Amino acid sequence: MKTEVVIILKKALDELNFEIKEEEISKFLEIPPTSDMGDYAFPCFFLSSRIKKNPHEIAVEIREKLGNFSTELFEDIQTSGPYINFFINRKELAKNVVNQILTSKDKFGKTDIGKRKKALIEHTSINPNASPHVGRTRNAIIADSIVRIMTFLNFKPEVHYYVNDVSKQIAMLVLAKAENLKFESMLKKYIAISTKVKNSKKAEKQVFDLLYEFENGNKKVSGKFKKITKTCVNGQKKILAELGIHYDFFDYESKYLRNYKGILSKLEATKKLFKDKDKRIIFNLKGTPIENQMKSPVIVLTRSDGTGLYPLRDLLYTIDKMKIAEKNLIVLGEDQKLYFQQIKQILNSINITSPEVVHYSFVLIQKKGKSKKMSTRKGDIVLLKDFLDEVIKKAQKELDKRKTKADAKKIGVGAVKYAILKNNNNKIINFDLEKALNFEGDTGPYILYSYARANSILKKIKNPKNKKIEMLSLEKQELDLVKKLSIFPDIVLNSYKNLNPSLIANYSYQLSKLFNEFYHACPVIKSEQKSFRIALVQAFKHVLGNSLNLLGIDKIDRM
RNA sequence: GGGCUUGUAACUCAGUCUGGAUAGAGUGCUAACCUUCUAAGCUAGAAGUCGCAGGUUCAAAUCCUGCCAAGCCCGCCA
Repeated sequence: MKTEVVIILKKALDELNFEIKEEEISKFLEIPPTSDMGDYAFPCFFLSSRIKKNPHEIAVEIREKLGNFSTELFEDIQTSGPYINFFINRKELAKNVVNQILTSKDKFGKTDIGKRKKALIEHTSINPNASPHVGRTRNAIIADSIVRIMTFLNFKPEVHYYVNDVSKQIAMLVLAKAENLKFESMLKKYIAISTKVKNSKKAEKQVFDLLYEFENGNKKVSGKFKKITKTCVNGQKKILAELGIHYDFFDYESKYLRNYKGILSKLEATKKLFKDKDKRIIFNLKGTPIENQMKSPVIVLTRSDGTGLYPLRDLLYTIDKMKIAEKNLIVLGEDQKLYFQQIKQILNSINITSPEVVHYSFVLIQKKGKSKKMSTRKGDIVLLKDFLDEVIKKAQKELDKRKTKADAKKIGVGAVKYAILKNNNNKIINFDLEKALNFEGDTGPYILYSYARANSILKKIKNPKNKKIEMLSLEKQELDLVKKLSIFPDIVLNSYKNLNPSLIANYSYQLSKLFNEFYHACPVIKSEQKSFRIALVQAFKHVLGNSLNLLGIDKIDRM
């Protein structure tokens, strides 16, 4: 429809001797704030500087040149101040949009951007030392949605989870003899031991000794590291699986232990590697674009006892990842922004490209009226498991109240995911359990409820596959819903380009809201234009269903 | 001290990339609406120095500069 508007505008503007390209016209065309102002608007401000006339006069002149228009395409073309407002044939538009959706169904919005290219996405990668808290889960939820969006756009994603099994954190748990503990008990142990290590030089020395033994092949020590890691990874895997988040590969950091020679000699060749007085190996980042972000522009790669630090192994891991797929993605917390840039610069110095990175901000917790960062070490956290249990309990309570039977778990998980996904990635989330348990308004349950409503209407219809769509009139609520449905493909594309699922989350809410308004204003079953309204409800169900799929939220037919 | 991010209604956010018509939602608050396709809903109302100050522009929440506040990061954690 937009094309037609551009074409007739181009013709009129040519006649008035404005030299302007079609692409430019298309760029200037905007969608008016409300539909009673039309469906497209062309602002004439910018033309007034060219011919020194006020924009309103220009708008009137252009409108005259547009003359009589095809009533098949347009209902009306009006001027309003400096704007020319195009009212397209809305009934035709509505029929077209609905037909298109009912034809493509769950493929509506799909485009072949991925071209079946292999993509590698590394995400979650939580320290294997405890049950994940809500903050850490933000990574997994965002990333999982991105994976779904990329799959929808014909990428072939492969999901990797990097297990930091060579860490001081695990060493501390080894010191605390945690190897036979259950996953649920790990957190308490971890908090206790990290407090101890923090306050004791001797304990800290023991921790580093354990790392040294692990790195130098002590089988007994490495066995303990592996046992603790296994317990934790399995526990984390399980809870994330509850959210419907799965991984194709678990890559272990320990794989890269003692394999430092190759990378170090490559870095040596850049002449940026040096040893400091404590014999630590350090990479000099002076001269890189990020040098002014550090007090001293370096990154330390080994301890003085010769054991490797995390960045050294991360370099090896990243190099491996880059070999696997053409498209590479990593999802990291905002605290890793500089760190990731450092890795990127080191790799750049040996001509290796790095993954695209998605950063997200922290989830803060309310404590004594203040927002605080969640800290596993200090125990200031809301565990995902606890939160999930609460939410599911609440969902069940609501279901009992209504005496309906539905999947409380799906409602709960959907609520959690939506609460995370609706926020822009780099916005800090202030996590408030009470508010997170509210199921009214801009929430996951509201969206699921709208979906269930649509389904409930369709279930009552005997013959929903009436091919002929008849329409007598088009209510405002129907028009608004149709227009929102029609932009779904753009939303998906934008969400992919910005690697930002919140665009789809917000769209889902707005779409649901418009559906609920339609629901109240326009009865379907008793309507004289039943066929159109049924088709519209079906179209809504497809598009909202697609959105929910991309967010990783399970649909439910009843609630 | 430096870098990045954020600052929009009492609270939580959308809109900022790509400048345009009266700045939008939700929660909470005030009033209505369930013998009618699900009231986890709908309608109406009150509520805003778009952090502050300059600048660019016919036009700034949106672009530029400076400042303020919060969060994160800046040498042997990962």
